[in-house]
Amino acid sequence: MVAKNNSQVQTLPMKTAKKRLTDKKITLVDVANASGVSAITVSRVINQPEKVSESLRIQVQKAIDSLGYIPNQHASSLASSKSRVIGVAIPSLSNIVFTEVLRGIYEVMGANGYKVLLVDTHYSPLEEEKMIRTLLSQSPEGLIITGGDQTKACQNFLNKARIPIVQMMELLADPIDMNVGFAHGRAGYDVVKHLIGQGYERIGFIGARMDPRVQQRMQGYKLALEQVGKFDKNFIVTTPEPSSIGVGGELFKSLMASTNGVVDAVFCVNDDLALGALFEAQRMNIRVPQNLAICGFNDIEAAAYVNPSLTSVSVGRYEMGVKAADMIIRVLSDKPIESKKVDMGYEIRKRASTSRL
Amino acid sequence: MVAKNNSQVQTLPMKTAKKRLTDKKITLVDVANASGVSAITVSRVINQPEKVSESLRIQVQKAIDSLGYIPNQHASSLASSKSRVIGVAIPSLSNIVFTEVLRGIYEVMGANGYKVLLVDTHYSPLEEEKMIRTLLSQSPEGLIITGGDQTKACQNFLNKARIPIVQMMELLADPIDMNVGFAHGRAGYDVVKHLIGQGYERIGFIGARMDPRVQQRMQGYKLALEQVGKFDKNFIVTTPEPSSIGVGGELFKSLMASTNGVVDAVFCVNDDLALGALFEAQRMNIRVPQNLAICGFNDIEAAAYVNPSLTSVSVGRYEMGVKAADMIIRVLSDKPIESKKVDMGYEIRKRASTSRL
DNA sequence: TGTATACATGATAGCGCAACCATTGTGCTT
DNA sequence: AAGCACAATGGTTGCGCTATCATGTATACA
Repeated sequence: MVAKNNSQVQTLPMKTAKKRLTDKKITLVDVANASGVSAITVSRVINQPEKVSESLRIQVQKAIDSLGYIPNQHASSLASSKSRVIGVAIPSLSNIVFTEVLRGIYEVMGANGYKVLLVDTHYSPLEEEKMIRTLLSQSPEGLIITGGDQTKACQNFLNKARIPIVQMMELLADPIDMNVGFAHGRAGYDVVKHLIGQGYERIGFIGARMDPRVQQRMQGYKLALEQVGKFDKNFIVTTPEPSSIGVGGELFKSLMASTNGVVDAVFCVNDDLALGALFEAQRMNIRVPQNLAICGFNDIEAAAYVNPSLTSVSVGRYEMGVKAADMIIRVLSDKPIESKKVDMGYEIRKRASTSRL
Repeated sequence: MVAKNNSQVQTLPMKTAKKRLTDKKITLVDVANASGVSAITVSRVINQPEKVSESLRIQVQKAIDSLGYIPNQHASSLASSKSRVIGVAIPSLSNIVFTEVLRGIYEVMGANGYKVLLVDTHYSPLEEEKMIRTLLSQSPEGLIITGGDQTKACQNFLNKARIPIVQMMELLADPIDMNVGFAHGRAGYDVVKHLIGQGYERIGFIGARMDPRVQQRMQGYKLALEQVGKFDKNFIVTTPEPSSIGVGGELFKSLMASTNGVVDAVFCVNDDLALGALFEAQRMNIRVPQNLAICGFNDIEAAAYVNPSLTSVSVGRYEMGVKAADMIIRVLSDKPIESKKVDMGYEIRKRASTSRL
């Protein structure tokens, strides 16, 4: 048997025998040996270069480059309990809303030297719980998650985690830690007010997937109509399946069919549905906005360019991501944050599709 | 001074004093103590439960649950040199093309117990190099990256990495390891052939961002037109800025202006540009497809629903992500793969916007 | 009855790195 | 000339986990 205190040769047996050669991973110690310094100095060159004299620094850096040394983050994280990882949980990768928020998060996190570990919860609190477990096992230094409908168990983890957490997308009554979002209910309410203001009277609602935020928009819609005595539950058409342009068209057709076409305006909970409704209306030769108003939500780029242009609710998605990330970063670097709760607001972009006046 | 061989109390001084209590992280050893077994047995319960008797397993699991134990992946990875992480590098988060590929990757990786560490290279090989360094420092077990224009240094890393690597999106002459994609050049060529077949004669080209894949499509366009003696470089309008519907409209206007409107067909390198061109054409009262054909690329959902429906090139993005992930998984689990190079193909969806016949 | 064979569990030794503290050397003050 | 502060470097230890090997125990077979 080979003596086990020999750190160079060590375990040549079996496994290594098959495929070694240049195989052996380069470690801090290899770099230290190559450059004639101690391991800790190499570590400093990488993490706190200002603490090392220039001559040594250059010397070590040369060794790093020539050996192609890449630090092992797992060892580093274990030793320092700093992972430089931020966990992010979103309900869907295929929804442009979240990918734009993500862009904001990546921008800020990247600039601050943090990696992002992203998980997709598929709109399921149970899956979210599992995913957040996964995130936590990576000892993230912060967490950005979506909405407030976590499971009990999940909330427990999160409270124990003792790291900054941002719940984003919607405004929460009782956030776990920090919160960035906007008032979906009020936005829905305002949309309907706008439609009423334009003289539309029988306002339908089209919704898909029906996640908590979409539900809130629907409540706003309902409230606004009830206030003027014009709520009719038959004007609501929803489906649990994901949103898409195709689904928007289908729901629109079914709304028109079930109401015998008396509806003169439609509030779609997102722009995909709205575009679907609009394209379908065009095919049905319904004139928008003369005979039918269509309003979307999110204000994706197409809304401004389609003919007629589509009224929608603009929300700063990228900015929300930036804000969420920024709050985490500030907490991690002991900088003050103005508030634990941030309302990003929204703005109704009034365009041709709802302008009858 | 406190004796240092006491692992329970150990360092009460300073730091801990401020905020401990429930603070102390739960480790494998805590679970082991709580359930009266050794640490390694707890490890087995988590990683190879079939190796532990049922009674012990239940007993340990109970302790895990009641303590809310979450394993430390860094320690695990360090000890086992298995990270269960796959690195993914894409050029842009805001491009639907990549987010759909991502969806496929996440689906497969999630199902196989792998986490995905995602980085955004912003279409820059230099940034890509930096990002891939970051990925490698996490000791990923596999890597999925975009295209083939890595820097020399980056290729060096990758070759040294000794992990399965898939380069995706385009077909490469000399891939680093594995490759999944389709022939962009041929797709561009086929699009032009289709337009010619429909009787269009002066075919323009609109491109944005001009990444390598877009360039290949343009080469295909050029080749097809040269073959019939109808190539005119003045029919090409491009911009380095990112694609968008707005940019599509602008480029279309400028194409029409610079050619005095003689162009009777436009090949747009993606559907955003094509939609922009289409909406702009509508505003200019140009009849599509009678007086102008418009063809896009990628076949996003809107293409099929817009009026007139938009001809586009359909590529299995989700499927490409699935394929790439699957190849990695297969290699990691020593299953055979049919081939290191996979051509996903594409299909021209001929729709109203190019159908004059 | 003894020995081979599996199976279940435990003890020990690192994985690669950074925290912590110790040591050395340099220049400065008085 | 002695003392001190501080900057630059190194030695040791342990982060939390798993690979490896060792040990114990039950079952099988001759």
